[in-house]
Amino acid sequence: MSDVAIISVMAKSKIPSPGARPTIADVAKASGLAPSTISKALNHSPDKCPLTERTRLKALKAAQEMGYKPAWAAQALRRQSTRTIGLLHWSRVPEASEAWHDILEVLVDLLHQNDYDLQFIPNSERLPQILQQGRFDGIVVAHSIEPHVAKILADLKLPAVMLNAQDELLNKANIPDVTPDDHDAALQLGRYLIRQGHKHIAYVSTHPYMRHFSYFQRLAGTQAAVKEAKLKYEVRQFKGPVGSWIDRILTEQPLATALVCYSDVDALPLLSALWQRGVKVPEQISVATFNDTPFTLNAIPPLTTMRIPMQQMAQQAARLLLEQLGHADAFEDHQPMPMLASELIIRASTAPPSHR
Amino acid sequence: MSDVAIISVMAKSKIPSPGARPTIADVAKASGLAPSTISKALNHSPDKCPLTERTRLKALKAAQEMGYKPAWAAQALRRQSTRTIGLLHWSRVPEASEAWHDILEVLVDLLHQNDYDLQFIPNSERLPQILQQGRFDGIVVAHSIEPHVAKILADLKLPAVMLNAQDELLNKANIPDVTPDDHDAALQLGRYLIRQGHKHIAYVSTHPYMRHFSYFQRLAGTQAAVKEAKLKYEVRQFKGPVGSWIDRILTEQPLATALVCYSDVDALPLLSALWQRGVKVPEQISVATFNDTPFTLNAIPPLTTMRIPMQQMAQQAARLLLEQLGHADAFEDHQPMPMLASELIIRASTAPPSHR
DNA sequence: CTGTTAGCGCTTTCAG
DNA sequence: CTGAAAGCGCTAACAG
Repeated sequence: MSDVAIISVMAKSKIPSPGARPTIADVAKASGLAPSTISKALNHSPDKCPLTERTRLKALKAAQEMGYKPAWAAQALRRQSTRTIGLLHWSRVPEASEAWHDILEVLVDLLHQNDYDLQFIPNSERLPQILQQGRFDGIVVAHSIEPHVAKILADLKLPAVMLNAQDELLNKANIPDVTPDDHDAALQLGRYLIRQGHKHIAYVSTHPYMRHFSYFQRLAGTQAAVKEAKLKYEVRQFKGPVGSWIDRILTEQPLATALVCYSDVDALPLLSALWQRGVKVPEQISVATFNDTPFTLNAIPPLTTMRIPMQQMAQQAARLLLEQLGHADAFEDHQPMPMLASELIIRASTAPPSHR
Repeated sequence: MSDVAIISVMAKSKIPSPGARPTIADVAKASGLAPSTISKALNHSPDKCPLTERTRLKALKAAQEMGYKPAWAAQALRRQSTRTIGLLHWSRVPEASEAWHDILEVLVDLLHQNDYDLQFIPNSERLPQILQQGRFDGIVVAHSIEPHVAKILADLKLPAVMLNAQDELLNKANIPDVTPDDHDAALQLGRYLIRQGHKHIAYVSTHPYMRHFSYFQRLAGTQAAVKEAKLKYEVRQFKGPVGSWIDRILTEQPLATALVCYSDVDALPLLSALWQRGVKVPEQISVATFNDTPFTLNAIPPLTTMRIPMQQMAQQAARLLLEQLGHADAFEDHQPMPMLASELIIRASTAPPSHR
């Protein structure tokens, strides 16, 4: 009997091989405590830990000394929760602009405060699989989502939020979205251009297949400004590679005197094409766009643009997600903030039209 | 006895709650097979599966029908491997340029071919923790790494590779790096400018704390070109916000006739500052940079630049990582390819200096 | 207050 | 060729 016991103990006490990470059992053994005690010390805040301060510190010290870090897969399996939020973005790589930096800064911080990590999930054929494996406790959909991915996400019934994205199917599945008032932003921009005396505004994008809701809302807002001013013309749309329409814009009567460009990165090839043709901005044609990023600031000439309250949107998104994850209290003290309006930033790319 | 057995069976046969994902046990029960059989069917390629074709298909069909997807945490725990590669990048958000798109495309594809997924790990205070939890089978360090993170990574003894990054500590830990020949690229660029007749070249960056090895190698390469041509001057360096040095560059004698700018995104504020001051590029001063991205193509004027073979570097990095992960065979047929040289792309931003 | 025990969902021996 | 059983590392319920 005692022999058996000894053998059993021996068998269990495998010395952790030098390279391998120590397990909670190793820490327990080293400290003379039980694994569950170590676990408690590690997982409860000092104030509501069901351990003696002495034991708690002893456990913590042992863990610290051995460089113990909980194995993530084991925790996830046991807790049935990965404490990780996945960030879905349209392409393999997050797009250059779209004020990514501002958004991420806020998102990561707020999630960390509630003990969640964030990871980017590059778009790929394997995205469906990845989503269905239970790797994420929640999802942030950034900017847009493909229909077949939306379908999967809807079926998953995972906490999720759309940030600057919209999708009917996901809305039906009670996944909230946070979107800027693009219509209003474009309306403001249109009003400003009309105040400047522009009689003909065109709406352009260098992206061939843009189906983002912002694209349409910014178009509609521009049209609304024209209508409001009782100007009698249709806002013409030009999209696709800039070379495919730029010459038409510069010759088709009545000549457009101002171009509203769908987005900041889109505007760079536009400015380049105008420059190549010797068309002066803003003397011969005004150009304005959306997103107040370094790209608009450093453009030649610096671009008049609408600043979208991206950080605030990110904050709101984090809140909506955390609420679904059961951290409603995380925001208890804050009032549900009204969405900030977009702000017009006037730079050198717009001016009253020349009267020729 | 038989009562006990029945109760035990009853207790185990919990019907999977409608929302919850089915487990392998559910699939087993539904198909009348054992969990291990389902597992085998799912995890072995058709040819070397130790099951009857009939059983295999039966298992697969049942899994398919119930929409079964293996729980990722359970697989990871059991296999002691997450089949996930983490991508470390310097800032929270991958930087705008640096040819990210090209790199990621290649990296994701090659990893997928070997059954690995890739996830971005945003930089944050929690990065050390995240790395130490065993969430990743391997790490790709992109562009640069902070010393304290390097220390952790080195201690981890995790398969890893540095892509366009260098770190002494990690090199000591036998972590390979893939870097372009920036010195040669800058040398080529410098030679071209000198051939154009430029007698005074300055090296500039709008980034205040740039410590990337490329920064120094491109500087050194530029200096080497000057030296090689037996021109008797030091290449002056200007760095930090463009406003802090641009006026000096335009007045300090001898006047620089060409600027080599550290990187594509850096060049945009530079061009803007020159434009603001009415300095014509290339008539009054030439500007050249590195990375053949849309930013250099759409700049005003379009920028002469060195194309860095990023895709090839990514391929090499994937290979070095997969080899460490024990997939040496994945590349068996390919020869170890020599690194492609950088390529000079001449655009409108450079011209022979005016003789004033 | 601490330790023992069970089991999260899966894969991999090992028996049959 | 298939099934039963063990156990990856952890935490939560329960006993002592």
